[in-house]
Amino acid sequence: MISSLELARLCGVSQGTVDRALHDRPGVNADTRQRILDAVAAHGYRPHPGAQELLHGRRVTVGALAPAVTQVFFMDLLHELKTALAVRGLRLSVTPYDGEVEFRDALAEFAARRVRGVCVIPPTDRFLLPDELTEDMPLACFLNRCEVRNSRFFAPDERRAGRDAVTFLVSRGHRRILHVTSVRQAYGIVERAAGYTAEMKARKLKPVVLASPDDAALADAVRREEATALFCMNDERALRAIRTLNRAGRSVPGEVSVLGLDNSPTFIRLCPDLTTLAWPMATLAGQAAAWLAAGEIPAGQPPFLTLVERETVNHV
Amino acid sequence: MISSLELARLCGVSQGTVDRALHDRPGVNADTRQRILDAVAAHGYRPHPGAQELLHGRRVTVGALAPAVTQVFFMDLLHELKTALAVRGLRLSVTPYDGEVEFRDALAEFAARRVRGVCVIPPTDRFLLPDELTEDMPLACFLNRCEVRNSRFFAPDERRAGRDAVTFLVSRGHRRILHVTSVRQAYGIVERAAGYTAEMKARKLKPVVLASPDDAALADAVRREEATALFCMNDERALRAIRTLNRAGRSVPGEVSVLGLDNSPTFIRLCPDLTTLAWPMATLAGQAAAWLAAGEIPAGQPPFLTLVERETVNHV
DNA sequence: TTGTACGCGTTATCAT
DNA sequence: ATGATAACGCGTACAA
Repeated sequence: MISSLELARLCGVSQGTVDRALHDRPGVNADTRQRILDAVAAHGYRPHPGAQELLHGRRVTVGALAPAVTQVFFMDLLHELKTALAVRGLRLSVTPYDGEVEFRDALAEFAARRVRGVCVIPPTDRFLLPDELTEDMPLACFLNRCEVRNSRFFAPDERRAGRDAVTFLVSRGHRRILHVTSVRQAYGIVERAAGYTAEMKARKLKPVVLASPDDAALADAVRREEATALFCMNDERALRAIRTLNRAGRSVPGEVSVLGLDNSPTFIRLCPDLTTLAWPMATLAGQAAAWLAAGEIPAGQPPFLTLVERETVNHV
Repeated sequence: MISSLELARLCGVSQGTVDRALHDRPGVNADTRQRILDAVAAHGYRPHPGAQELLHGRRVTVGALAPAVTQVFFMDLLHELKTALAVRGLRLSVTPYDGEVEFRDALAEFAARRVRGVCVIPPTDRFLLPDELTEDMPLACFLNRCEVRNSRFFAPDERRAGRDAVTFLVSRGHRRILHVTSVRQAYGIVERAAGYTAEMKARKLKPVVLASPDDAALADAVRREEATALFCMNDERALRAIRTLNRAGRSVPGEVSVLGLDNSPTFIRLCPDLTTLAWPMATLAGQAAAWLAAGEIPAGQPPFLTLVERETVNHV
């Protein structure tokens, strides 16, 4: 890539003239301007964004950190963020990370690059960071919180999602409802389980939580508890549960109903018949983008998850 | 983030002294050095990578462009690339793109940023680009080719994969084998179908190719052709096919065997029993990293896909 | 209409 | 042992 100085020499003018031509400012001969614009086109010249940012602290890049241990959901969230930021003239640069050390390091790198802000999915909940890191770089957290100032957590009412799941399944006649979750202690995972347990108890039903069960353990539990419905902590778990049940000779939703949570587009393409609670991805991505772009703090209650009825939950 | 000049003022020394302390160069008083290093730690100072790159064209960032219409496979590939590049001291910056216009624009942005090189999954095969764009920026293509100089295509022998799939299924006693593929005209998709068709014909078997069938079309074809095995163009299609068959009351692999293609780790976590042809992701990512980092051109034949036997293909 | 000078942050070199 | 200076590419302010 050619520089503006080289471009100027090429056209036999000074850098200042090139700049005026580039930015459509007055005070440049029509011929000269045309000559410069032709050279720009021929060499595919573009100003160096790094040099621009260096010059007048205009910060247009937002960093993003997503766990390299990929989940479909993360990628859909990043896409949503990218769209929401683009509307506000900001671009997104994604770095995959692997483990807490890389997370901290990648964050420091973003700080060094003076990005506008960062969107992260922290490795664990309540992840501790030094305050000076985010002094001049707002940190938008998803799925897990960071303990550092100048950061905000963008999350729906996850606990209510757990309660809503139970309420919905009960309304379809289910009573023996299992919750399939993960041993991971992410914020949403914990809250969903708490909501499920609270609502089950409130209805005098027996809460049964299965944390990261393997195929055999899940099939066993369904049989032992005579479960008619599974509330899975996310869509991935739900799909695995469906496959486990199918392979154990149980039909879904004929014998056992399955309710997921996420409704991320990529996943649903994979599994188009899944009844699930939709995580309000667009809303939260929009809130984060508005905060990073303009400092707007979201007002009101956190958004809810909404039910998307498809074909994996039966009325019994 | 503090700058090196501010740091110098803070310590009451000049920028030169700060620089010497930072880079462990001789000619700085032990006390002064300590004072500076303490201030560095306290403020979390890091040199501005943009300024460094601007100064002495050291280019350490590799860009990546992946379609925003997310596929699990892409993300796993990016992770593999990131790992392979990190070994060689290069970092990866990912931008999701949406459509051909954004693809071209994001590529131009990378060129303007003077990145070391770019890894891309082009929107279509034989994607045409202006030569000056890649003049000083090697372009590593995956899954689809770009028509532009200074670019290389990193792919396994996809056609052979199609033939190997048939050979394997025939060795398990199958004769009526369907190929489930996509209407998309990506390089690998086309080649796999060609390999399948060629090998079926060579064995006097009837090739049947289903392009992006919906649930009903797939179930119909399996019944009409009395198929005992499905060769799916990738693991996502394979999983969808399994679910379609299950819902139509056909067991996998009891009545119908299913063979996938990819074996990307994220997907297999979702679907741990899938028999599939493993796409040599690590090999190709390593080759691309070696080319971008050191200009090494891969020698020999393109790598093969290797069979990973699990539980979705039966012996009939 | 056009050229020149300055500064963003970093680093290497030269001078003190 | 330390300070001053120049350069990378860009854009603005000011001088010619």
